[in-house]
Amino acid sequence: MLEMTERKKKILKAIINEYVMTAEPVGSRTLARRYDFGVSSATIRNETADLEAMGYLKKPHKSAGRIPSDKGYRFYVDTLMELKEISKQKQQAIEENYRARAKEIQEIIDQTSDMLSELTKYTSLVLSPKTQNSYFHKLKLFALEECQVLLVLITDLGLIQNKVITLPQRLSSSELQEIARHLNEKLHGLTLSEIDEELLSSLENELINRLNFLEGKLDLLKPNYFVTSYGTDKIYLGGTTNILDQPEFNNDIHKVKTVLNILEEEEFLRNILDTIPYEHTGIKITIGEENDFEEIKDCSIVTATYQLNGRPIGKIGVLGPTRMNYPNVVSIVELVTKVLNDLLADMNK
Amino acid sequence: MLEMTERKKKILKAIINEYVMTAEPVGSRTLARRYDFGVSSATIRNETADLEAMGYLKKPHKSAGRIPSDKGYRFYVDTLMELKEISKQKQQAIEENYRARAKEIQEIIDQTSDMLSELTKYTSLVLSPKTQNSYFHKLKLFALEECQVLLVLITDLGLIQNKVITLPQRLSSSELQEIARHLNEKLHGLTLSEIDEELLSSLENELINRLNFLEGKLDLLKPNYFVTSYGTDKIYLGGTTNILDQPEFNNDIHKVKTVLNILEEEEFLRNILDTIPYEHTGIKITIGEENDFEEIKDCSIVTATYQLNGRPIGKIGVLGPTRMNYPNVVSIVELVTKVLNDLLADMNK
DNA sequence: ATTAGCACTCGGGGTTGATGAGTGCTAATA
DNA sequence: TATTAGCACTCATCAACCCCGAGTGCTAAT
Repeated sequence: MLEMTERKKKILKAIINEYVMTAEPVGSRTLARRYDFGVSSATIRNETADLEAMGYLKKPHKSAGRIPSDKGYRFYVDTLMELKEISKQKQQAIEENYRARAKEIQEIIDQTSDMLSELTKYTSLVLSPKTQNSYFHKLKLFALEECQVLLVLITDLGLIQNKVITLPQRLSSSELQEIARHLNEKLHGLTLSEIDEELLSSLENELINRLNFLEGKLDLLKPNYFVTSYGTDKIYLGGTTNILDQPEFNNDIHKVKTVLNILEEEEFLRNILDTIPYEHTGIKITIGEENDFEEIKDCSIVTATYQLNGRPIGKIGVLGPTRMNYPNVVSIVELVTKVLNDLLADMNK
Repeated sequence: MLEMTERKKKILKAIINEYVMTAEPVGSRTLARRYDFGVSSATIRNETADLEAMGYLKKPHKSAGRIPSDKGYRFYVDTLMELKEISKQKQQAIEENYRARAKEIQEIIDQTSDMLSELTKYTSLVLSPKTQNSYFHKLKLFALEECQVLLVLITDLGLIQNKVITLPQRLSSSELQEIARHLNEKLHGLTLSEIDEELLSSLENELINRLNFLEGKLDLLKPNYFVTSYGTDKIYLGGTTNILDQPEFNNDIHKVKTVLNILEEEEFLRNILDTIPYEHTGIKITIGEENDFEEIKDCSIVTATYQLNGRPIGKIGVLGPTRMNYPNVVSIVELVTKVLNDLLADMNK
């Protein structure tokens, strides 16, 4: 069995470095010339032959240089990679710019996806805050017209829902206030996902006792009303055309089309992000065929979860070619997650 | 001076037909073979030479067939083209599908852009309803917290604005109602763009007289409050990747990138649509270099204005290669505009 | 006015051969 | 025993080249 020596590691790292920069298979001579390993190209040839046998490298065809395999990238990412420190100045510049432009939650998400794609030069994905995980703060009901009521729901994410609902019967202003007061009392401090069927039906019963309602007629108290009607969480995309800069797509319009079409399908993007559990904190990297979707098996994804009040509420990610500048992307995703968390916390004070 | 004979028209039309379908320069022989003009290819050669001299055709290079010039397309569109009648069934199918999926104004716009790009196979642009042109129906103010007020504005486009505003001083519920009542009385039936500085400041004065406000402290009454704070009208895009199907983009990643990047710039799209005045009703076609933007001088745009209550409130458009299937696109844009108008009118009843 | 015929043009596609980067193996070397 | 030099062999790429087909424009005949 072949062993992973220090020299092999150095060579593997160098090969990945080169390949990430040039997108060309890297041969032994170039390597010997450009890096100073203190050995000749012949030795490197022997080493790379070993690395290939071990599955860390592969050849696109006979008599070409080597390129990293998924396993090679995985090893690199897990053990070899050194994160790129982003300078304090740059960090601050980013943070300030971010804060300056993003005031409301919508803008924050927008900004995040723009920033991610701009900084990484890849495509960014941002899943907007999952309202189910936010805390119920206050519900207000206002009479508008005959049977028309404006419902306003405020959670720790801010004003997340206001819509006009139609009641089955006319209610007086004081009746409305009674309903709201009651709901507020019982629901305050829960997350929206904790407001389940059982709880709602018990609330409905209590209300029916106090006011004379027709049972089952108050849609507001139907299961999932608090959850589903907030509109499903949206996915924001940034820098989709950045993939056109990748040399692997040159002269392959078909490949470009496949990927761009995929990116237009929200359902697909959601699936990608859904493969990372919300519980997972920190960065998660998915390399090439490690992801479950045939269409992007030449891509890697770097994702992270962002939080509010200690609860994960959304995800961000960067999608690029397997041949990705991992240290750079990981540093940026980490930084952006941190800033995003701070921003959300501040907004919520 | 050369004259435009009937035969020349027939030939020009045939050339445009062919070129639209094949994207290849069309030569005299192919033409003679495929269409039955009752003359030989030599005659056609003479005619096409004339048409070229008149500026309706051009040659991509010596010894290739002819392709239509912008002027040729213009003539075709203005005089030669016969609109494609869309079958009643298909029309109905489209309309039903449309109505089924689009309930709220947002969804309608979304649907429109999807439908346009799906039906035409080109890229669609939809400018959302211009809130400035909608009618003020009703304003409501609800006290939320200390100094926090929820403002709800309803126009003929529906609920177009509800946001939390912060007042400079605490107001009682009855005072709020007084303000709302007063505004409603004075503003009802106006369009938002008619609510100008003068009107607002006179309102403010009246209110200051009745209640004891600090002058200039009520942001609500600042000029443009009703107009600018509704968020600028958004542009919706559909089928951006459809342009990748156009053979003229094959093997020209760079061209693709230019166009896709352009399409990502909302400002640019807005400019494109802004070149059509709102007053213009019916279809407007802009061919190739007729449009003012270098970046899309190989494209044509077919646009139309949609209306509510007899007022133009938004625009839709289709962007494709100059070599566009005009009859088809124009028919579709006409149909979609009509259905959209009906839909909006229905919603407003 | 129309057509047939012919010389000429040009782009696209296929072939070929040189080039260069690379590998793998073997034998010599430290 | 690990390293290196040297050599034969393999491919991909690219430019040069040629040929073919489709097309035009002109002229002379109908």
